[in-house]
Amino acid sequence: MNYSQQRSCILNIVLSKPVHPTAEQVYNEARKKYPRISLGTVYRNLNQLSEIGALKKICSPYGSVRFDGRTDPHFHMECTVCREVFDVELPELAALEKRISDENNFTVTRCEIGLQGVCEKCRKNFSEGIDKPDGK
Amino acid sequence: MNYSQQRSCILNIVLSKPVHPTAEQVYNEARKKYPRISLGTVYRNLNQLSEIGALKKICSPYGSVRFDGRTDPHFHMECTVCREVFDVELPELAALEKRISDENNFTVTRCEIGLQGVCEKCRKNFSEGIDKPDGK
DNA sequence: ATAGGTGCAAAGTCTTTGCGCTTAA
DNA sequence: TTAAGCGCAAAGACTTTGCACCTAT
Repeated sequence: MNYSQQRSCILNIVLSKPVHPTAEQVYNEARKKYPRISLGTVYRNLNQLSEIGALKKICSPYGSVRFDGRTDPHFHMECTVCREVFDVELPELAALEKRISDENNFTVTRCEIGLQGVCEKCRKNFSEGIDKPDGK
Repeated sequence: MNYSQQRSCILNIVLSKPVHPTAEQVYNEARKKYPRISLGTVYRNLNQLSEIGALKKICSPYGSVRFDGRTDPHFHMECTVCREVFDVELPELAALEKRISDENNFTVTRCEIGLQGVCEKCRKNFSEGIDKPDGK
């Protein structure tokens, strides 16, 4: 894989932000620097970068596809109000995975845990009667 | 929601099979009984039925969308060779969910765990040098 | 020089939706 | 009778891909 300005930009966007962006969000961010970049290029690079493991493609169990610069084991919580995605640490996962593997005679190669709910901020906003920050 | 022959047929297909079918598979199965049924009807009904909780829509963490007649808490393992989806029991999930909620100040409303790997049968086929059963 | 990357636009896949007809209650 | 559901076909959302031009090595 050769270097390219666009690919480098795309990777840096995903690595720098803690926001687990969608392809569209990466595209919008990348356009600030490369106004003529195409959505096709963004998808092509996100896929290539996830194939080599430079980033992770995460499919929320509730549908949406996002990209994550953190490649070490961890999981995600999606707030159904503001749609933000938060990281969750789950150190006992390795043991859990092993137990599942053993009990089911299944060789686990990948594991994703997806939680959905309401984040602290949004819950507080509701309880205090403030409009939710994001209309989506 | 009114009764309809097609909806009843669709629900029964999902309830009866342990295969976690895709919308397309439900459609093909339903056509055996209702040759003129449309894919739109299948999607409409699968969505409605999952909204009322008669079945569950499961989005694999690796992309594909499937439907599940089991609505009690359990999880899924997807074999990357034969693409079959197996159920996994995880009784300690409630405790895990609570811990995650508490530690992150996050009110968990849904939780999905998706595992990917190789099932016993496929692994055996490989180790014995037999062609894999499904070319997909 | 040339393999690999880009932008663009077209095409693909999966899913939803508008509409006129049909069916359940 | 009439609200709900169906089949059909068109449209939408998201993603991939073919191609002619450009860029890194």
